[in-house]
Amino acid sequence: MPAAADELPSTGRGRRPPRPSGDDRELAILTTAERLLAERPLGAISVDDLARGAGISRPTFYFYFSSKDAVLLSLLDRVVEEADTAMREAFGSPATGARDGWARAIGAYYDTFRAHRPLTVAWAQARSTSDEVRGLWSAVFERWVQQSTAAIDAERARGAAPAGLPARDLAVALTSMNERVLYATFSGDGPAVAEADVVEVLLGIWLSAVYGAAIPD
Amino acid sequence: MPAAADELPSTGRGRRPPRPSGDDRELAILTTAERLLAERPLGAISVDDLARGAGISRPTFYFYFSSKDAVLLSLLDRVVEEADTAMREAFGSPATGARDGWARAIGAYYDTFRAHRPLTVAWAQARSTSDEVRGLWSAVFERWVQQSTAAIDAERARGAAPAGLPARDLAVALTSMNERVLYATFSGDGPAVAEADVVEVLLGIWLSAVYGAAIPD
DNA sequence: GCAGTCCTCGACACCCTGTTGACTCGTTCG
DNA sequence: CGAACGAGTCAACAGGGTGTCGAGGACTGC
Repeated sequence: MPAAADELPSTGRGRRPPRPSGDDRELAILTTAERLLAERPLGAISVDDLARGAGISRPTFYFYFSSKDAVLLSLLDRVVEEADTAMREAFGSPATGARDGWARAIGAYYDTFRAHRPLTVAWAQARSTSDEVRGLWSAVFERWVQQSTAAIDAERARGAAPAGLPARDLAVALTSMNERVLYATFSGDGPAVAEADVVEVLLGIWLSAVYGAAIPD
Repeated sequence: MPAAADELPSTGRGRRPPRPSGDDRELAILTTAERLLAERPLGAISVDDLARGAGISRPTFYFYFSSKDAVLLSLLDRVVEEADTAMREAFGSPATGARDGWARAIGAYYDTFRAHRPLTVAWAQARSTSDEVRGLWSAVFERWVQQSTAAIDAERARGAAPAGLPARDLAVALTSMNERVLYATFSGDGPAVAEADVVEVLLGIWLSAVYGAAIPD
């Protein structure tokens, strides 16, 4: 439906751009992708679907994006930015207590990806098929692990948490858990934790893993 | 290279079966699949590759299997059986202590899937694209969760573990962690725990999550 | 030596991806 | 003003994958 754009003036009054220009099309592809992703998995969406949804032909699609994956990557860039910001805020702001600090971090992770549920699910799926998607996820994951590792080390340094398993190994395993559990909850396939309880469950496990014998608060 | 089979007598001496029969072909497809899976991901293997590897044409492949996924499923059935057996043994046999019991269970999981590393990796990937593969995994996962839930409840009943999060939620989250961490370790993409340490790390987290304040042994 | 079953594959119909080359249409600049 | 240019567009093509169909070939039992 490319007709709707006709009456929108680009700078002043009056109909002017009978042919919507570059950025519009690119945006149309992006929003089409997001819309379709909410309906069906990435593998069931063809380049043609994306092109038709954006009101252009398939070859024209390739003028804007080099592949279907490139569209996904473009969509994901925004989410990555959000996720990183949320993570930095969660780990950066002063916590009123240990439990509270971890709750904020896990909550940030949960909130960000829940806000982009279909995209998150597609992301996990495309990791199997695209090196770039996989790499992007690894980078996000790695940053999360680093923050967590640092936080665990800090707790140990101030005597709040006992020494035990290497902090990084703990962080990798627990972050993996977050990822997998949240994915199962969001995608709905297979056994999962109820969405209402998932943050509490994850938090409980993080706390017992990090603080071992002495769970504060 | 279908020529090599000619000199193999089927029951007695002398060359007899110039045309290898049904079961041979089916097996050849299966072993070809396993061999190729060790080299490249499932998505990079075509039905034609499988057929050629087994010395037959593509249409003939379809005489034996209805699709590439069906081959994978067939391969996975064996692994599922092994995994279930190992799991039942691990949970069924009397443990000398709490730590020991959980160590055995996690070790069984690890050993089984490590023994079929390429298949395990392919399994996780195919979950995104095939309902049947996904269902098969869900079933395995569910059985593991049920065993774990029962074991946690038993520990709580005998007073060894404190009440806390619902046992099933704990089991789902911790099993998810096992799955994800082991996958990362086996597939080698993204940050992972070193293979030598992975069981110890997972075990440590299970123990602190299940036993909370009082970690036995 | 005929019928039936198992097995095999050439040829086909489709669907999807990514590329090519010609074409349109505003804009810019001599 | 008109030639040249660049952004945008798409029909047509090339190539590779999947799954099916129908015409056989080869043993098996009768």
